Amino acid sequence: MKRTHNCGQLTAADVGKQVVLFGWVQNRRDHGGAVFIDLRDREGLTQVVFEPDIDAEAHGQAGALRLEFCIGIQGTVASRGANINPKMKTGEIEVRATALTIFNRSEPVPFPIEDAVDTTEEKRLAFRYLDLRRRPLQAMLTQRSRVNTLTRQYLVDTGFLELETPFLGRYTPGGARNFLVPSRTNPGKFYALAESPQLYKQLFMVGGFDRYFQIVKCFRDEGVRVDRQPEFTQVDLEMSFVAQEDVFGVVEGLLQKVWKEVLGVEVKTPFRRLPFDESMRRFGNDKPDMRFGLEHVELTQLVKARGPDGGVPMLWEAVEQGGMVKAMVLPAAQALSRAESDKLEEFAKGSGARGLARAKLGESGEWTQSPLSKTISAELRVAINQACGAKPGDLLLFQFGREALVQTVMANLRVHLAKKLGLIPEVGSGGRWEFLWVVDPPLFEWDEESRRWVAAHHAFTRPHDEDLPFLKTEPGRVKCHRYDVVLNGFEIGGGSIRLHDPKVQSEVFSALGIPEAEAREKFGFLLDALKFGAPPHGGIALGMDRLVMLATGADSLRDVIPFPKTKTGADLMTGAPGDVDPSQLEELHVRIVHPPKG
RNA sequence: GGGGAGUUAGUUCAGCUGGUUAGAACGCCGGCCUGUCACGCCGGAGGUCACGGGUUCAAGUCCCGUACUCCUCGCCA
Repeated sequence: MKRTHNCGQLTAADVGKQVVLFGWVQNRRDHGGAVFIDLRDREGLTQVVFEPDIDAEAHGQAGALRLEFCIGIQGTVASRGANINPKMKTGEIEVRATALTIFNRSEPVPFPIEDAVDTTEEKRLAFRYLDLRRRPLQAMLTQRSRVNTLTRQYLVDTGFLELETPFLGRYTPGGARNFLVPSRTNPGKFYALAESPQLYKQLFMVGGFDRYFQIVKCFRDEGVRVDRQPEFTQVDLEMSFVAQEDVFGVVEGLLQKVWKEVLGVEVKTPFRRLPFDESMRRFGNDKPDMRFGLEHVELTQLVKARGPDGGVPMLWEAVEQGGMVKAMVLPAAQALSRAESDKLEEFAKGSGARGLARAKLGESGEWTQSPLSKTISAELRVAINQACGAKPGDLLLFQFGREALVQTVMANLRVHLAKKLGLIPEVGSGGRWEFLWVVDPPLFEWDEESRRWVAAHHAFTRPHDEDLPFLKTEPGRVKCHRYDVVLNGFEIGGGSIRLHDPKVQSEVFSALGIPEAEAREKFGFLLDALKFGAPPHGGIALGMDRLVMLATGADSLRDVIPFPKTKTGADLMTGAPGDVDPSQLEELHVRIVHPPKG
């Protein structure tokens, strides 16, 4: 038997044809004298009928069929006459089977192979090969394949070369934690699995391959999340002789093409550009979801200007200690019940907040239901109302204290409220795709723990030329040519224009307090490379998994990765990571020290 | 690493205030059935109540611990 059609293909136009279909038994309805089978392959479902009058032998065998048997059938396409099933794509026809081959029987499956998930994630992952038979996963992985193909086509057509870089590299400090691989032939030494091809791709530029790309696995030993896996895929690219806008153009063109070909959606370019500072001020993070409002209002200066006279010791203390005060307005139309407000406070605490101060505006702008209302000066209250644009009936939500915490809590609160209040248009029903670039972030961040400036991204990002004088005097003021592309609240890619000038590079190292010798020890090969006529260059890496997750509407990265890992980094199907034989460890010159229990 | 939720038949779940032999549906096994498409009907098998302690005359149920899964914060240049 040779397959002639797939199970999603046959229509009324095929009636009378002799066909051969292969697939799995999705369902059986055995009437004794007539056996109906829904046969499934990755393209769809087709009803197959076995009757003694059609073929006695095939009918005899069909009684033994059970769910998920893998079979092949031969037969004639027939109209279902009055019995058409409008719910099925192939519902007008059926195949009247003249022969049946059972390729393989199936034991009862641990969960039903149906569109709707009705089992635990644990079981799905342990029997991933069965989970993959489900239609939604087949559809999402099919889309993923198309995105891959389109990406390659587009980048090759745009003059990029697809080049490969090593996974086994040298450990370099900073950034994400690496997976380490012991070297058998070099006792006591380790490779690091590449967290990204960052350094290599810059070396491609020095090597003269002025447009490089790669669809590549990256490895990071950090916490696993809904949108993070220990191994994931990037569309990585780098270009020589370019400015930021050139990189934007390539990425916008790519995303535009993918959205059009895969989703049939016209994405407008250029994308909106949002300065990092503005994003933090209005949304509390650098990956804002622009599909709804609920913007933040920063009140730090207002409170600071009035000093202790503002009348609210909690707020004054927050700013006095260098903290931040922010508010969000919940319009009267979206009023929350007391119980809902309390739940909101619980949510805020879940993000690390100590509490969630609230104030409801009365008819003349007075505050009620608020711990702040008792002592606040009328003057500060009016100023805050005005800054927030708050009207009677509106609810103000406050956070104050350490800046990073206020931002995190307020950013989470904004998204949480939007979901709760239904402010986010669902994709598919008039939904929106809000692409944007977040640009001009600071080059350095102040690290409280080590009491020094650290690279906000990496130490090879090019500062803005006009900020170069501040490298020595005010490092916090230096902005850089780094950019993130954001879609509906997810960072889907990030990159930068790199430093190619060794002189500026050494100034950056010195601002970071990294001595020349240490820089040489860690990044010597890159610093050397920059000395031999390195071209100006820059690039970006897109998170392929996130991209596909968003494009397919998947709830989790795990749904667009064929064989994902759990939160603890385990593969429940293979049992990785697993034990190894002591002799293997000996060969690797590695000894295990178990952590103390408890 | 912190916080939260969960774990009962192959699967999804129920199981009250601790009390006789832990139930249902689907699946599985056997039988019947020629127009079903969640086919129907009759019968049957199937349980270390995640694991380990404890309280009690008695624990699926209460307490402590462990494992695993998910959510969330930290972390993720």
